[in-house]
Amino acid sequence: MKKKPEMPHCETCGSRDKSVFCGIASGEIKDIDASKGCNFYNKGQVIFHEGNRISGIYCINKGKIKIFQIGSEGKEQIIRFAKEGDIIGYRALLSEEPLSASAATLEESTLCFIPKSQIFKILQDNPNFNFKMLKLLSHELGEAARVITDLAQKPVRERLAESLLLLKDTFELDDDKNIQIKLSREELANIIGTATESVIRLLSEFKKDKLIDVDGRNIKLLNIPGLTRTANIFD
Amino acid sequence: MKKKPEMPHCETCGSRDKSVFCGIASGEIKDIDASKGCNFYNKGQVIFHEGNRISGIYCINKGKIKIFQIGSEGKEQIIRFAKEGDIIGYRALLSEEPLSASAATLEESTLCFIPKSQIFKILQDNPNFNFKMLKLLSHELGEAARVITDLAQKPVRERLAESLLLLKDTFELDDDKNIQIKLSREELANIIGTATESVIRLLSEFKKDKLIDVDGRNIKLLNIPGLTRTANIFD
DNA sequence: CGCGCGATTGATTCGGCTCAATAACTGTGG
DNA sequence: CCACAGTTATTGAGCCGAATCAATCGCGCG
Repeated sequence: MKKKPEMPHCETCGSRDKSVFCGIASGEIKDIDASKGCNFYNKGQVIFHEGNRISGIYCINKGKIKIFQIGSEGKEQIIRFAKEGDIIGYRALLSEEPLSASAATLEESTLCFIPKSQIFKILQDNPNFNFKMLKLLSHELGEAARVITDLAQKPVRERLAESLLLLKDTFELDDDKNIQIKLSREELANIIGTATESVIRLLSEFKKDKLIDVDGRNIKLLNIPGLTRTANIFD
Repeated sequence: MKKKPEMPHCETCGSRDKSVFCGIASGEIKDIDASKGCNFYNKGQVIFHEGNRISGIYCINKGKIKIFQIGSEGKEQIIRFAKEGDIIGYRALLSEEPLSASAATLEESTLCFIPKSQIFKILQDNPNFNFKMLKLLSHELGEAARVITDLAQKPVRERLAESLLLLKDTFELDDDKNIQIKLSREELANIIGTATESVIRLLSEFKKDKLIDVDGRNIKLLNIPGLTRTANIFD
């Protein structure tokens, strides 16, 4: 399943300046380059598996990823998304715990793997990178708290509207206002913790209300203020 | 509301060796001691407020704390708990974002406040402390992910059983198997995202099933394996 | 003793899930 | 290029978990 693409180089990686590696000196970048591996993944491939140990982090050179857990009834719960320039697997690496979630590609993707030893070396030598990681983790923790409150308190309708806005912020809209990610109805349901049928019904209501337009897996955001109101967001 | 207690000293703080400060050299401990402040809080007092900025972290010398958000309908959502030896406020401090949650005491508590400058100094000088923070944050993030999946997928009955077990793990049982924390029915509801009436009904069912015993706010865990089963936990 | 908050119980309602049937779509091989 | 098989999406019906609403109770405290 894995093909060997042109090995991307960190030095020329287009997403480096948007990533946690943006402040790293060129010498260290060369070290990373020398120690890393790189792989191509087809759509839907699993990158790592909840419960396993991990021996490094993955840096997304290209592509889109979902991070998810499997609940006690075997149902997928999407925890977060990652895209070009993002890293995944760092939580388990840093806590030295088993992976709390799995990761799979949502489209064809190229990922670099940076081994643990290299990451820890940079953490030690580079206060700037270290601090970036602290910032990243604490930011994520804040996001998680907001998700918790929403899941606990908001009805499905509001959560779906909010998710669409979240997807917009993560993957952006194209010139035609389409969210730049194609998810199945089931995946949408697995973000907000509901049944696929509920997502389908609500999407068609949103469409009727002219908040969005739907064409297959393509979702166009027609009325963002309206969606924000529907999501019951006021800050 | 705030009284001035005996100022506790980090050097003799009983919970230091259980905390993130356990590996810190005695010279640095003296620095913390010199820069910190300390306050007594009555039960129910708010320590900090969601949305505000924070200029340091609080270290719990004594007492029990809830960290919570207010949802869009004004309802409290308890995100996590903290107790002796734990620190709070570090998420917002490290991410340099506004506080994502508020904190309030669940009983009389004594908290030390360590200013930002001191924390950042230790972070820079002490790789060990730095690494402890990375570990703490990434551990928390893993916990948060599990909470998200549970909230999204488990029915209220399972969530309540799971919460009781979580409270046991956090605050431990006394010799009589009572959970060492007294929460109102409403607070229990605000952990699991349900209505107080549902908590009440389920607690009395659990009691009928001999899983627990209830006496006012005192909850005794009679059958932990049974509760685990009720919570649908198998790992 | 009475006020007021928290706890309890019952009745009712409703959001959202499940189940079932059908339709649309995707990729595959002939 | 079309037929077929296997997904994925849609729609409808019915049910159920849990929320809401409404009393009542209990008790701690001034």
